[in-house]
Amino acid sequence: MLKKKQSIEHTQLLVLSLLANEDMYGYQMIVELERRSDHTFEMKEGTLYPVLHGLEKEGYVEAYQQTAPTGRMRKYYHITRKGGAMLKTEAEAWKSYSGAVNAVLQASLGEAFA
Amino acid sequence: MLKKKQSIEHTQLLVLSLLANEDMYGYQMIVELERRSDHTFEMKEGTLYPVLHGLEKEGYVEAYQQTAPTGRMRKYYHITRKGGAMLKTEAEAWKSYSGAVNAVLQASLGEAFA
DNA sequence: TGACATACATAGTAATACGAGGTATGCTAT
DNA sequence: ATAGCATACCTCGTATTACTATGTATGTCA
Repeated sequence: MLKKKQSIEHTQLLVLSLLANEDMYGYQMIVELERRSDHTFEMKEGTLYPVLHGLEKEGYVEAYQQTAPTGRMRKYYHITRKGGAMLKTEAEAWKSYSGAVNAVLQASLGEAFA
Repeated sequence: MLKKKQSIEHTQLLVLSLLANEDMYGYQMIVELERRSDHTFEMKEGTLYPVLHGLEKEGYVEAYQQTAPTGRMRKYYHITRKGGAMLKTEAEAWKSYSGAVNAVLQASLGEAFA
């Protein structure tokens, strides 16, 4: 529906933004996303892992294995320079998109839509 | 990814909001949506018409034919009471959803995300 | 009279996310 | 000790959503 086909991929945007400041592993992202969104998002593993593999394949993130203090293996993801640029683009697209939705709602619902 | 499966259907939300104040016909919605969103949205006919038919089937809108001053037939859509309730619900869901995305982006991008 | 905007519609396809299931390890309470 | 739970990874099939492409038809204007 957008001019550019699917420039808004919410899962990608959210995942990349999570990795903006620190490397994370999959399970951590799910927990962290739920926390930061005040329990609005409950990303499913069936959604996250294919997206992570896709991002890695496209060069937006890099993965490395690391053993946790608990002894368990974890697969950490690190955002690349290319991924950082992508994040910036996607964040702009989101601002544009959400702004447009709000403009339409505002026009229709007026005051009722605060 | 949301708690409730797919409660955010953007096209439905936008279409219902367009009909909140006045009856409209399909083509008009496409033009009007583009105008109100400052050219961000270009809804395609292949997207809109199936959605309209679905909304009608579910009782959220009612359709009636009317001949335009130009002599052409137009199919107008009118939002029902049920559709109004749905719109309210969807608008709330959108606010929750977009707020959560912004919260996540804010947490990650900080000042950079204005 | 030919091009363009208007106005409806559907079939096939691509993308996205989810549900369901599978494997395996470490911790904790009984 | 062991059963249950949280942690931690993964894939396959499916449902949903929206797009592309296409088709039909009418009114207007150069």
